[in-house]
Amino acid sequence: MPRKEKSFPIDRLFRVLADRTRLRLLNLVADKEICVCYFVEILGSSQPKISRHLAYLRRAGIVAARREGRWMHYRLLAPRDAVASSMLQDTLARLRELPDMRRDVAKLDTGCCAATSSEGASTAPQPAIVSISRQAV
Amino acid sequence: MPRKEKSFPIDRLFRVLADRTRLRLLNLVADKEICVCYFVEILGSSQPKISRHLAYLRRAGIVAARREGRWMHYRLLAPRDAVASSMLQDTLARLRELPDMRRDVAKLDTGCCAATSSEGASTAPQPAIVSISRQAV
DNA sequence: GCAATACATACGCTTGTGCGTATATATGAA
DNA sequence: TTCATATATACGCACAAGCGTATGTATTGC
Repeated sequence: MPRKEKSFPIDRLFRVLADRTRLRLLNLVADKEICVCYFVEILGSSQPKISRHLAYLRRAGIVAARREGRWMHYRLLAPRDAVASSMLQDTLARLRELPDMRRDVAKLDTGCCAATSSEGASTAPQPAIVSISRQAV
Repeated sequence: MPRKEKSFPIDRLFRVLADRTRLRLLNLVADKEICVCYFVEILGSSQPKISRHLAYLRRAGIVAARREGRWMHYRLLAPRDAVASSMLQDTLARLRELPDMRRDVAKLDTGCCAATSSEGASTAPQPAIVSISRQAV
């Protein structure tokens, strides 16, 4: 059964995108599933701030969360609405052109909170490359 | 001399786009220079509301106004910022896919306030097809 | 000048948004 | 159970946004 069959008015999508923090988060999850601690470290914002924006994106149906032990992993989700989905893809492509956004991704590749783990690998949340999921219809 | 050399943060562009009224206005001026009275008639909103949103778009450097007698004509203006400009073009292209937006344009073609003019043609503001202007550097 | 038209702006109000701070919840470890 | 870690949410505040209504301004015609 579909979770929320609400349509996605295009102006609502733009409201979602109308915040620099959210744009940076979206740019980061664009091709990888990412742990919250990464977002916090890379953006350099407070944890509640990041968490609130992630909740916003979740409610908008643009990202999905998956728990893994203590960590929460976020991934991109294509909105059911076709135009909104295309618009989002356009946006993510354009974001990649911006220096700030590239810088964020670069930081991600150098590794952050995962690198601080001194013990075995399975304890640290590794970002995983994922294909963009379609929302359950 | 350049008018305003401010950069155009991408989140600001999205704030501009995060309103249905403004999206409808932008969709209408996308390929024609249009008179305010047309906007008012087609959107069915109050004149001050339309005017305020047009002022918003003007301040954002996305549209430009030209006075012709009693009438004000608005036309699209490409933001100086390259990414913002591309983003805007993407958006306008996507908007054309939406039924509501098509409907607005259709109304425009049937003619509105101009059709009420009983006298000579030069009195009535005719929408003009224009190529998208680059902002003065 | 005066009136009418076309549009812009000011004012006051309500609602939404983003944030810091504090606190709650969930999981794993001891 | 108790504590620490990772994340989410609640609360209160400051500020921005959108709107209706009223008024201001520019232009034309008489």
